[in-house]
Amino acid sequence: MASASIQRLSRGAHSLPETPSERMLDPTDTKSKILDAAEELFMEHGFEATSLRLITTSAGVNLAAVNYHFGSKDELFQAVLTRRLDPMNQDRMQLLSAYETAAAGKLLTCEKILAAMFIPALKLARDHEQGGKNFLRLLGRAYADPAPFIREFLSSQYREMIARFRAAFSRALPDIPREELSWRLHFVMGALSYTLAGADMLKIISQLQPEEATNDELLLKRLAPFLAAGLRSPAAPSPAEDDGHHLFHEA
Amino acid sequence: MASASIQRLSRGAHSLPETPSERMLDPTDTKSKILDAAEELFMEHGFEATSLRLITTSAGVNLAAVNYHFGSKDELFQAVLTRRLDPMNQDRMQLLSAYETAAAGKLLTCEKILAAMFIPALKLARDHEQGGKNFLRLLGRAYADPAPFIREFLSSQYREMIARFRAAFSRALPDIPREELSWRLHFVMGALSYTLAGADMLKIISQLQPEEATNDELLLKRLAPFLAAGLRSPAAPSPAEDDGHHLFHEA
DNA sequence: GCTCAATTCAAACGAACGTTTGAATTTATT
DNA sequence: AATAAATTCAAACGTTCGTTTGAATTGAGC
Repeated sequence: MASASIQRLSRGAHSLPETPSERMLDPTDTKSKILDAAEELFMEHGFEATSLRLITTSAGVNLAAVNYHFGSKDELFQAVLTRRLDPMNQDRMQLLSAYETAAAGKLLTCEKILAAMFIPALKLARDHEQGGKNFLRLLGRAYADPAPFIREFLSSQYREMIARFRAAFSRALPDIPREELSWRLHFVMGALSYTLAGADMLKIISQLQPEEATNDELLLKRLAPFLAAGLRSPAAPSPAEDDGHHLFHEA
Repeated sequence: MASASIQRLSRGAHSLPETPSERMLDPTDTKSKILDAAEELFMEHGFEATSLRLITTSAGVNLAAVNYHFGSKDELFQAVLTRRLDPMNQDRMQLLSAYETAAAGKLLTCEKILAAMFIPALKLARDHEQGGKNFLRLLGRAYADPAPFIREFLSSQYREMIARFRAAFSRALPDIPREELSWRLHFVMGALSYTLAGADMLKIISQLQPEEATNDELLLKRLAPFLAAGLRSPAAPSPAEDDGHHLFHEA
């Protein structure tokens, strides 16, 4: 373990900090070919079930290239996630700030704040003809993955964005207690990620035509009002003054 | 492959149909010990990352017992799911029927229908001191798993229950078009499964005290009103008469 | 054209995987 | 007690895994 880590530092280019303009956007270099193939295959089979041999064969590169450029399979997975997730969350925060300054002091509506969360996700699904939707499915799957390195990575990636949006919702919904709002934000994230990730389950439930079931824009346009109504609903009584049987009394 | 399948039929007890009262409830036999250990370990590490050696060692049985009693790792996973999922969905449908007959022809509220979905899940989380909550996390993880045999299994397990509840919501919300209701039912399932499965993400988002973040009953009592408000919200305009930019115009 | 670092390559490493086998053992039936 | 079926067991099967190695190849900078 330790010796492997020492060895790793003495070889390979995966830990060198790159300037943003260096070679990030060349889709023909080895690193990008690996990332593209890994994104598709991780999405299709999951992290554990996708072997480096499958990835490197699909990418047309040598097996050892993954460990050379990324260090390990774990670090490759993080690189796949961060390549799109980091810009998406940056976009979300910038869009929220733009809405706030455009409102000129007035309060934002829930729909507007939700739009700031959804539009960058939509852009991701639309822009990259092949990779975008794959990535959202991969992301939804990563949410439910118990591997510690995945959980810690997602936590660090989301912390700042979540804090910004919680503050925005808190201003938009001053009558909802802090704690209740935390729950509802969790529900929003759950419905969004599940919706973006689980196209298969959707077919089971809705029996919609395939071309409709895979239209992400239409999907989010129905999800946003649904969630906004939930966010605006009157706050439940606090746990202290609740006898615990208002809703869930047994039949 | 083919020979392995033939061999499997000639050996082992995993394919024999058992009468319900035979030995299903003996927690000390090999089959139950394997199921209990597998449930906990699949929940903790996921399907692919959990080895049969870890399961059998944890259960205190021989490695070959899994293939003898269940046939394969895949079939063991399905047995782990069906052991609790099938009774839970049966409970949901029975509870919904009980509410409907108790209503004596009157329409059920959304909250009542949601309660029929949530209470059996809550019972699962409460009754089995160690296994219940583990199982719900495992289930949430299975929702996002791309493995075909898992998707087909879940689809068959849920089809009947989903159809019953869609019909119930359709009666409770006569003004919501069929298609819109299918979307909303999908959102409900998403928020519920994500919420029950993703306690870790919840901690990231809400910064709640741990004892509150893991209180499933309190959680669902906040989720139900949130979802009911979304379900009752006015239906969005149909896609045909929507220019596609009411909500998602770029800033 | 030489040098040296960066990268690619074929090959192999040890470990862990799901599964199978045939004998040993337990359990049930006569 | 004898027989047959069901179950458990240690051991091994062949395969695949992530990773490492050291040599071959490439490509700038001098």
